[in-house]
Amino acid sequence: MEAFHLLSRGGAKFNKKRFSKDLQLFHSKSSSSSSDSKASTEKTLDGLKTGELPVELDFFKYAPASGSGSGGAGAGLKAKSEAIAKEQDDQREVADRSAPSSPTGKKRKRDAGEDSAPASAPVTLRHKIATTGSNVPPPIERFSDLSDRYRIPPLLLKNLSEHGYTTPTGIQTQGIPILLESRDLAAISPTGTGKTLSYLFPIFAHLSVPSSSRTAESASTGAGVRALILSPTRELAGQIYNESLKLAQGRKWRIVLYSKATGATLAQKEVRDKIDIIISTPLRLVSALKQGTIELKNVRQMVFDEADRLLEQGFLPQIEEIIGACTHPNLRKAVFSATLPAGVESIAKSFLFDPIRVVVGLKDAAAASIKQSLVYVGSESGKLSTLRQLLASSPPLPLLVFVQSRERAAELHQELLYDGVAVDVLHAEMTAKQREESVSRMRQGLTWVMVCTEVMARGMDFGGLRGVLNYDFPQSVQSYIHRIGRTGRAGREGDAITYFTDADAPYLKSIANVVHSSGWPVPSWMLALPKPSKIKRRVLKKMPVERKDIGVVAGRGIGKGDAVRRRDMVRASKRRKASGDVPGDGERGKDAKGRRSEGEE
DNA sequence: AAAAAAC
Repeated sequence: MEAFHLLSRGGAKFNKKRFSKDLQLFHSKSSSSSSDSKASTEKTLDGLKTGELPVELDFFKYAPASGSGSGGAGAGLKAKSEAIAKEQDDQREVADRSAPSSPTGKKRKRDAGEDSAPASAPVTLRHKIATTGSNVPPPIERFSDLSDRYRIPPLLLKNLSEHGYTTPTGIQTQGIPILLESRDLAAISPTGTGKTLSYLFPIFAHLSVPSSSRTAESASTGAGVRALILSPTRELAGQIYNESLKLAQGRKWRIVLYSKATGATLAQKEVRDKIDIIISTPLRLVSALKQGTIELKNVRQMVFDEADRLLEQGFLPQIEEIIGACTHPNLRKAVFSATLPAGVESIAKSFLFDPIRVVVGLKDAAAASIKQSLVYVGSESGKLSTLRQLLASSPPLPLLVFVQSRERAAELHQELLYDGVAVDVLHAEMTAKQREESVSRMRQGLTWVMVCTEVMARGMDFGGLRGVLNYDFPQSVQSYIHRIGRTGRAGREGDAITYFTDADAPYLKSIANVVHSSGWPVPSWMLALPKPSKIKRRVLKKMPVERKDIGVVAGRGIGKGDAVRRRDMVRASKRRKASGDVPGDGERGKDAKGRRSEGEE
């Protein structure tokens, strides 16, 4: 109720300049790299290798489906960390999931997800699939149905089952046939429901014979790249690449994860012409086009992952340039995302030909398996202490913490480092190498808390991730849905906590609506808030994560001691891992049903 | 509506 009064006044005012000195102390001092971490990312950099799966690929994925991070009260973070691994092993019954912040004890709705209809119901009903468009091919029931209807290389189905893909998800049942029939597609399916596989499988099925081993009989496919996948971030591109390697096992398809390094490797046309698939971020590809080091004339399949992001202002000109370079008459395009605002969808429709639109579940909805809660923290200064309390009690670990800017990510990372948390950071100001290592440490289970910016909000799949914290309030409903969608993937449970302050009032209502419509309790006054109008949003960018004037630990630089401490922390974390107490341990390789999860968007 | 990300 106190919150309501504060909120109805329209939020507190902040003096940004006041904190600029503190900010300078923090600025660009964050070094996330650790000499101890062995990032085995070289493989993914060399796109020309048809190589093996990175060792770490499946380490962190597929944690148990049941249970939460809540347990013994008052336990410190380290004790907690150790307890959690054990918990995950024998946890079958769902523990008390009411977090300290949970507004009420109301039971969650479980009918918003897939598979709520009886098993005998048609697939479209079971998965809540709605399609529009002409001549929509019927969905499949099982992956094996595909070979009855289409010519599928048997190797592909073998690779599917060998990587644990047993039953197609909703988007896969409908999306795969559509793409196999070479139709354009706009696919909207919640986070963690296997969108990546939905487009990768048809790409490989169409490729059939690798460019490098083409015979006269199959030479009609022409020379050069035949499939192109675009992603808004490097990390997601890398993840898609890793997923594609799963399907590519046993055949010499050449898949290129486009980077500066690969650009140089591809100087000769003969090398380039043997590429089958390119996975890239837009700008990287555009610069290659400008340098004339890549041709896209032979591309017949094009996928826009996180399409609504790719079609935002900043990316759009690059996207247009890339589409312009794909001149093959049989070019088919597909856009995929968990969210597709109407305005962006109409842009997509403008370059799709007679598209089929598939919506799984409700459009712009959060995944049903994520527990969502909104936590009032008063003002900016309340965030850090609330987070410290969370970390000291029963945090959902591993945890991804979203902040609004790179500066704030670096600061919060430092703060938590001082607290002795196995924390890491990822934002776009870091070098490519630092970013790779940060992701790698996360996948290896060396990191319990990753502080990050929006760069990690979409597509990333840390299968074992138990929680997402919106330390800074998300700037849009789409951002919220994608951020919290980093957890609760493939039907597993996840915890999403969102801090809000008085200053977040203008957009609280729209996020509260998402929480509410997902079946989670929300105070009625939140839903009754006025629509976001012209109330000015606070600029968080330069706001230090903690105000100096309220004491505790304010801005400090990094000293030698801190570096040592960091190394020790990683070592300790490794020891825990070695003794089997850390996520990333092989024991977590499967979920409660012993089944593996599907790929991702 | 706005920062972040894309090189």
